[in-house]
Amino acid sequence: MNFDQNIPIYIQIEDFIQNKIIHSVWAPNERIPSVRELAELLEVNPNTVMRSYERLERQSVIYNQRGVGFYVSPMAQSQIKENRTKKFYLSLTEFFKEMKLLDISMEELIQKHSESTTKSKSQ
Amino acid sequence: MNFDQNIPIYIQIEDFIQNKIIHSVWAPNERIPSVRELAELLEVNPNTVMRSYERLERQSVIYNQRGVGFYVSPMAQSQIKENRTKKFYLSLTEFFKEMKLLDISMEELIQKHSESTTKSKSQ
Amino acid sequence: MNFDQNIPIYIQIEDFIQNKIIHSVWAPNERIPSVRELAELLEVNPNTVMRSYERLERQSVIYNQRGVGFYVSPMAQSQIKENRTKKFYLSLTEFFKEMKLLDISMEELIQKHSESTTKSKSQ
Amino acid sequence: MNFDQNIPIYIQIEDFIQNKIIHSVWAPNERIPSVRELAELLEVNPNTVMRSYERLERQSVIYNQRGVGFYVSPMAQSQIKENRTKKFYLSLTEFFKEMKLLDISMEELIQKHSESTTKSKSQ
DNA sequence: GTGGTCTAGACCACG
DNA sequence: GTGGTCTAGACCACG
Repeated sequence: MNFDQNIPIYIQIEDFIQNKIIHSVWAPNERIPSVRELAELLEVNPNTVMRSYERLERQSVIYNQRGVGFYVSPMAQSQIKENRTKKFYLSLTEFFKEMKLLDISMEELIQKHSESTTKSKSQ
Repeated sequence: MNFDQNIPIYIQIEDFIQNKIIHSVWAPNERIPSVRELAELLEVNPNTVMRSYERLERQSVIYNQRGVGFYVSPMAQSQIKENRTKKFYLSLTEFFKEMKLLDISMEELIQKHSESTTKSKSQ
Repeated sequence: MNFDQNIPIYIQIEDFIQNKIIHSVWAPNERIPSVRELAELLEVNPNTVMRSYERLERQSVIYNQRGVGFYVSPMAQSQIKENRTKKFYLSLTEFFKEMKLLDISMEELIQKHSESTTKSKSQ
Repeated sequence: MNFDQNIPIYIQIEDFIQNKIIHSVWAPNERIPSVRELAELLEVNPNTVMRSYERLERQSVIYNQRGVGFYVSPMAQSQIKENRTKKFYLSLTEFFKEMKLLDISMEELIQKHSESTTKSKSQ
């Protein structure tokens, strides 16, 4: 896995796990890799993975079965979506402000959007 | 000035200056406050302001007249807009991906946009 | 290490590191001393070393592994040589102009060169 | 006059004056512009010109007639050449070291030299 | 006056 | 442990 040097690794691991869950690679109540396994797989320090797990646990995305491992929460998918949706809407103010500043019209954004949709369809 | 605790102060000062320029508060070839003046105004250490000035100079947003002070580059405004526009377009891929993931339609975005525009008009 | 009083220390540290790399004392992808270590070794403030590292990173001569340390870039040697070669050729115009002004002939330069080569051989 | 931002202006003014003398634009025992005149001409601070004059006086390149002005020393030309020649030879060690480091041969230098000579002849 | 460099040292995020 | 940021303050070159 290639990490973006500007974003903390534990955040990127968090996203990595959320993506696995959101795309149903890891199902509800399924056991996810142990801290050590994932650390080895991603070639990072176990402390770093542990930090991601702690954060996800606090968000109720995963839960811990003591002595056994971590599991995907039953409500993980909706939980993640809810969190991200909140964040997304919060970021919109800044996003629209920047659009205005750069003289980028809504029409252009729509255009870009349809282009990106077409492109990903054809892939 | 209130600084966001999560973003380095020197970055926020950079943004502060770019905003002054982009909104034509500071005009091309106009002298900007000295390192010490701005440090006092923003209540930060001169070293921190110096760091921002160095970065802006490297980006050709400001230039230095030795023994006199720093000045707004003639092309600063277009320079800044160009940089930000590039960044904006680069971020769109992620933005659209997130929209899709969260089942947010273009229609809804347009709706939010017109709301935000109306709101700022009425203020 | 004795620093030249007329040249900023952070520049001299930059040169120091480039020399280590160019003479293969520090190999590609090898870890270089931590900021603190080098600061202690050279008896300067860590901030000063940090400044050199930042500059070398910007030049892609070294790169940072987060939480671990700085490493020699794979292309550092060729990168450095390329930069210096450019500088060298650019300086030639001035160099030849000065030679002409001082009535120093190419023959004399060749003579001096062979002397300097012989001297270093016999050392 | 366009000043190189990386070299102190008083040094560049020093060179400017030395060039006038070395190319016999200003003759021995001829009065040179007053500090104020030159400052106005070059659009710099009179203090800066004064610093250049002081340095040139110390090098016996110019001399001061109190209340009247500065004059070119009778031996100025040879004085300047002598100083510069010393500097030139002192710089050769570094120059040859850099050549060797960059794998630039004496043959190539000769080649570049003859090119530069030809070019300046044809101008 | 201006910026540029540097020290001493603190505190923090990250791994 | 690692680097990254910041303060407080000194000293200096330059204009």
